Amino acid sequence: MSDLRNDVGFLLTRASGLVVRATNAALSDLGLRVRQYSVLALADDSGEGIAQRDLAEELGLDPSQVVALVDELAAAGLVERRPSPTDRRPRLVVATPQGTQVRRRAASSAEGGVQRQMGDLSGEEQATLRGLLQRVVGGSVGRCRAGGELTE
Amino acid sequence: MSDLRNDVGFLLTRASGLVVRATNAALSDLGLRVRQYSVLALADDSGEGIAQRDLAEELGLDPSQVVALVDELAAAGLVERRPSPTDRRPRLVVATPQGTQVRRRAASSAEGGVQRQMGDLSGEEQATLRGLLQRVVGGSVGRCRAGGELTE
DNA sequence: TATTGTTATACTCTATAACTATA
DNA sequence: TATAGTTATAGAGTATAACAATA
Repeated sequence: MSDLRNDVGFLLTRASGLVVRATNAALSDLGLRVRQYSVLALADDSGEGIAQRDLAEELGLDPSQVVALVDELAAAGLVERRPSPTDRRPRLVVATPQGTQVRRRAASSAEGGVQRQMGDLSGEEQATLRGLLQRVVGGSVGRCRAGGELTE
Repeated sequence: MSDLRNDVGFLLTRASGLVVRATNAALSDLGLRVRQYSVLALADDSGEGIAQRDLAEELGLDPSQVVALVDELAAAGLVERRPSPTDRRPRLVVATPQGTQVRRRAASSAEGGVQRQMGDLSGEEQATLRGLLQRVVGGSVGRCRAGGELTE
């Protein structure tokens, strides 16, 4: 009698699906999907650039998945890959000026999409949800090493 | 500066991914993935059987996706499709005795998988999370019509 | 006409393995 | 030997459209 509506795992999957769908719809005007947006946001926030490996760890993706995402963003002129000054292996992903601009608009659109799903929850409740989810995610969210420095 | 670790949408996706992965791993011994398990659970809970269309609505899937899931469960002998006594269009999905048995073991395994990700949260906190997620999912979770009767 | 199940198709996401160049 | 990036591939999940049988 373990009703699915009381199953935290099921509810997480369902809520996540709805929010991703709403966010993708909100971002479609800008030609972005939510995964690309998250890469753009991290690149934009890391002044000097962020290594793809660190992007992968931060986003919980395999490095091989990041390649395609960065390729697409680069093709759209929103990010570029720069060599690291200290190590020739990594390629630091950094937002272009256009990328920074698009990111700003995308952040606002995405926020709108999320709120369309969160509508019922007060700000305080959303903060509670955020805190609980952060603990579920817990240690699984990697520390962000951008350009070789700890930015945590 | 909208750090992803404070983004509810991102956290939902991340948490959901981790829980699904843990649950799939916990269910692999039984040859089930989490989506199949959820179909089996709904079929098992609906004594007289549940129409595939209602499964789809309950799970937030397209009816066409349900076909393959039921096919797999039926091939494994865990569910079977029965005609509805009152309408020849729908096919009511019902758990076989073996399906009921497997479902019981799967429920316990899945619970263990989820708890491995939820470990940090107390029972009360999990209940809070559950309640908040139910409101995010909100009206999007369809009412379950099994065998033509409202079972909500 | 509308509904149920089904097939087909395409795209996205996830998961691995192997290769290269650099360290 | 280890790390960063890349390529390739296969499987799972998501999204539509169209069709047959039935209501």
